[in-house]
Amino acid sequence: MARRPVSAASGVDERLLAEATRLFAKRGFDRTSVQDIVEAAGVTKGAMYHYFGSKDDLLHEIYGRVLREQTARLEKFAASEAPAPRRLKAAAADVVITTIENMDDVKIFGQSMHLLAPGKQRAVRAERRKYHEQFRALIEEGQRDGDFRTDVPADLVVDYFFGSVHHLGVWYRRNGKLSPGQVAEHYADLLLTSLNDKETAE
Amino acid sequence: MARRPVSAASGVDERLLAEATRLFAKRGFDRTSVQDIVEAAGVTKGAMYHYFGSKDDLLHEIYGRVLREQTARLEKFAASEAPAPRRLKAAAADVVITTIENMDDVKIFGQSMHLLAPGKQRAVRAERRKYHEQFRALIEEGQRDGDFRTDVPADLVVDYFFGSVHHLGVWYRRNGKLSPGQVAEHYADLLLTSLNDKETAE
Amino acid sequence: MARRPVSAASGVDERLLAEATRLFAKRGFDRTSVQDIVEAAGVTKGAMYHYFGSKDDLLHEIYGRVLREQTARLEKFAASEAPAPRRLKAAAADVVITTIENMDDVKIFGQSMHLLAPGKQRAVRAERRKYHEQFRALIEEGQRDGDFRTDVPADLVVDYFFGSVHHLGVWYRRNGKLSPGQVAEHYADLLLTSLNDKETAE
Amino acid sequence: MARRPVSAASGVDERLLAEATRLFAKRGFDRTSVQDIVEAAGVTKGAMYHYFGSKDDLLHEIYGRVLREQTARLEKFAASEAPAPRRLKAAAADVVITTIENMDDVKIFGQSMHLLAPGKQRAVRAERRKYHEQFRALIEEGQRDGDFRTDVPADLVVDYFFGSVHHLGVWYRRNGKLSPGQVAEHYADLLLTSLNDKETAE
DNA sequence: TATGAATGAGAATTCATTCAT
DNA sequence: AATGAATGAATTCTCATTCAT
Repeated sequence: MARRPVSAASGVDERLLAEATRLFAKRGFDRTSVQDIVEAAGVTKGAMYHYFGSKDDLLHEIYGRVLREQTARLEKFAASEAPAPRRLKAAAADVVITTIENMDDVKIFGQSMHLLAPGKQRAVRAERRKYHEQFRALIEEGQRDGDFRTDVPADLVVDYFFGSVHHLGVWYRRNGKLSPGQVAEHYADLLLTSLNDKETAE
Repeated sequence: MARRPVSAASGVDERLLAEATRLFAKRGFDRTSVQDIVEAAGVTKGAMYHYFGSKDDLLHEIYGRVLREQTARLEKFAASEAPAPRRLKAAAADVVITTIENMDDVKIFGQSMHLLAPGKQRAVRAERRKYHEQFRALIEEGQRDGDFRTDVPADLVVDYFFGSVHHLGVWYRRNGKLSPGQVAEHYADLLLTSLNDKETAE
Repeated sequence: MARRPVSAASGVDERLLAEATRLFAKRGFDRTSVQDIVEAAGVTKGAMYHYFGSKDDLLHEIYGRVLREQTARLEKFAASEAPAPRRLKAAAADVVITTIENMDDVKIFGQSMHLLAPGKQRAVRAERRKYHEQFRALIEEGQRDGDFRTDVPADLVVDYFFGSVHHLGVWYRRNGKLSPGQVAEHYADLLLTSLNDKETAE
Repeated sequence: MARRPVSAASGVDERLLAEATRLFAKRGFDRTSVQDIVEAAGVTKGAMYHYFGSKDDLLHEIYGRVLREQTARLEKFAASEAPAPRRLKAAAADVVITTIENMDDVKIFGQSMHLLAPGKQRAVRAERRKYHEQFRALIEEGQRDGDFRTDVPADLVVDYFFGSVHHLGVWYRRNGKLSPGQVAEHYADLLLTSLNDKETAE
């Protein structure tokens, strides 16, 4: 029932995905009608149902892309030779930057994931969990190396940090006084500092 | 046009608000019909429209309550005699606990605020900004006193922390391995630690 | 079921009638809610239902007033001593002026009479017929006296003229270039001229 | 937003328009529900909203047709070679006949135009003004030629006459004693006579 | 690959009226 | 004489999806 894009190059599906992303972020999933999307993409409803099995499919596909890309980026940072704290900081800063650069995707995550059909929701959650686990592994590595405090659970820290990151969509304004790079630096710094060993610190 | 409950004791409006909160959190605002709400509350649609001008009004009223309560709590903590870091930590831990205890409200905030009519959305945002500012004032006080680092903007820290707090609704499970108190302690600790002055610390 | 105003002096019923007239003319009967009327009059719904049995009653009462007044005026003109053409012309001019002065009533007649309950509609029609008949009698008198042509049925002329009069509500603007008196003079003149005997005229 | 019938031949839109006309004339616009219309036309509500953007659109389209047809007819009469009075009389008689033959349309005009959305109302008024202006031009031509009196403004005469014409919907009964042709002859005659030059006449 | 007509279920909201007080 | 809470039926309109072409 859920047909997949036949080819990534056909253009029509790309346009549909792009417009859907924009509209979902702007008005919310339920407030965006299939009609709105196809009009914005300049195609007909029939065409959309040719490429995507349903409106839900569209949302699911948007999530899929974002997660695939994020995971790929994180893997690059995690694989470097540097010590854990340095790798973690770089990865954290990077995730902030990419989040800001793909704000629409992030907004959709926060506002619409709960609207996905249960099955697809589970799939997305599982994917995201894998992503979080890679991040957690970095923290745990730092804890084992004695670089990070151990009195706070690594996965709680991950949730703590990603909460902040997702929240960027709520407060960050492109034309505000902080550049994406500055926010990334502050966020990564706050994360690293909060992992400082207290014994050492005092 | 938007009629308000005349008295908090009439019962019908209370019941409507309670059921609406529960359902909005569970299914999302757009997926919850007025029919669902009135059925759950055991009243007729007409009665609902007697007390609330619209479905939006219901959501707005829910936000209003939460914000009024949160602001009241924060004021208590901010007013104590203790030094800023202690007051901040207590307030931070408290906000985590109350967030967990009122998870439905918090979920609704994250998922549905963008669905409010623009005017009401502005009103809620303004109210929340006032709340954030009280929090920021505490951090700035600590910075002035030399207790906190000053190389990170206080309002960025506030957004960083409240991002984490709102995210609780996404990951925290009541029957998980961490009690609300433990999460609160960790969160407040991470916040305070991340504000440690580096010069002093290293 | 249909309670009548207890007293014409109580004030509340007067206010209700006045506001209802204004609103019915402005938005139409069906688009004006009982709520709108009572709010404009500064009373509650209960009060309105105390004085008037229904929304229909309100409309019916408005018609009643207009017709009573119009009939009274016409009787005065018809009863004078002057020859029929002069009396007709005076009556015609007067009906134009009063129509302009009570534009709201006239608009309501044109737009909402068909919305009355059938029984009440019949009653109003009967009343209006009586009014038209007085007018027709004037014309017939002129025809018998040899002042008016006889090759056109008097009642057709009455309908012809009152069509024009009711239409004033559609086109006449108070601040236009013609004063009510000028319009009245033209209308009465057109009526009288159109009744000129052709044989004599040519 | 307001989709228009793609083709006049599809049938469904024709049927909707015909039934809507019949029902609006009989019960009034506000008292006719979309449900009533689609049931009478034997289609579903969805189908109706496929062809017409709203109930208002339906009404607007009805007006559009009538005006287009009327204008076309008038142009034919105005273009003939005869002297102005003869052309005016023919046009006036024709408008009476077509009005009687399309009584439903005319009733709707009188009773429901004020219910149209302001924008559409303006559009219809503008169209009708153009129609009136053609009529007025005929009268002015007769005035210039010395065939008609000049002491009464031509546009007042137009409103005077069309008031009578619209009023036909209120009083004319098909099975009454006057045929449409007879009424048309009387009306046109009254109009022409009322334009007679008094000097000449007396 | 694409169209666009058609469906049918459900959405929020309005409203005249009643009635206990 | 007046209130205001409550009803319940009706109303317009939206929308994801299907299907013959």
